[in-house]
Amino acid sequence: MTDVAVVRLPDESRQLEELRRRGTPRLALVAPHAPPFTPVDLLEDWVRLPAAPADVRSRVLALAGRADESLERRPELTDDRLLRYGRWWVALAPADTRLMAPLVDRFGSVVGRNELAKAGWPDGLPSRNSLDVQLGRLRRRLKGSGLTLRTVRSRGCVLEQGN
Amino acid sequence: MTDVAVVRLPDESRQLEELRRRGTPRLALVAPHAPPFTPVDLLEDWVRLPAAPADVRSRVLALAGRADESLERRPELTDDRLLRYGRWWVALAPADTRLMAPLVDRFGSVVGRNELAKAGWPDGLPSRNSLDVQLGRLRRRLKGSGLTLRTVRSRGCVLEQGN
DNA sequence: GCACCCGGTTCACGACCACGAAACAGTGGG
DNA sequence: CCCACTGTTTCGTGGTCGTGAACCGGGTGC
Repeated sequence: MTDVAVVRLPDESRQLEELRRRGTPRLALVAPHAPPFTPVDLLEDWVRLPAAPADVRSRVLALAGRADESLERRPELTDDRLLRYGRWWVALAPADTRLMAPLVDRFGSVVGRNELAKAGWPDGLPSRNSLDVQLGRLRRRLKGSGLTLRTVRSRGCVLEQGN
Repeated sequence: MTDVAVVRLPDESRQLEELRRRGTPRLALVAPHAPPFTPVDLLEDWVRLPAAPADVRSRVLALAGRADESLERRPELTDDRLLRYGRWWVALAPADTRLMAPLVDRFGSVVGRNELAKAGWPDGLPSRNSLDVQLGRLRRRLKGSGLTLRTVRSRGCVLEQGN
């Protein structure tokens, strides 16, 4: 099960920023006289101090559950060449769609370069680095989607969750 | 903005059941010695009593915000050629209405160009880009509606929420 | 340590095409 | 007559995709 970070506010607001950036689920323990807290996303919750340990535990568990749910999301490639991920989506160019197909298909595991090349250009690569260039363009499209295209040196690529 | 119901636990658990069934966003005020609460969905939150009014208000607002986000409003096309979306509306010209019909019908997913052409001009397109022109005019009408007509290159259009 | 290469990333360019906006004209109804 | 509606053209803009080249970090051989 996913870990949930616990920070005290307002003392540890720097840590909170960092956790938000990394998308870690987080619980804020808010000092007695600090102003009420406003969560920025669904992976964030808060309690007013003093709080019973059982209450804190309960909220941590709830957050962990939510995080696990959101991990189960898989991207989907529609026949309209739309790449959907949660409520986010982009329209992909034809070449990007062909490239993306095996990556979505085997979401989370490595897809070899030769396989990618085959998928993108069934008649052979038009140029030496056209695969790399196209992968770069694909990466740019995924900005802000919550998806990342990581390369595994001399192996291939992985499509996975993350920024 | 959506209303949020507030119930006291464990006294009002029957009301809570009812609210859950209806999908109303709800905040539980949990009595000092009652066991911690476990929300069943994202439209539910809780606070341990005693709680500062400001804290309760903050959670109510957060819930209301979530509810609005998850709220799926759909546009509607009346038979007197009015396009309604929430409390906003416009009168559409006949051609715009024909074009809009399939877009409203399949709100949120892609409608192909040929299908749009068929819907707008059953006897065939009068000119090469009359579809594009008409789509542009349609777009202009949607200004300020909270609806957007996004184009998916060389595929078609999506009518969706957003500006 | 050094040169070198390999795998990968990023840029810029150019050709092509889809689409968008504006402008203009004909038409028909109030 | 005026105005909304609609067809038509033209031009600009921006997406697409191949291509060449610079660049960069990590090995590897010397």
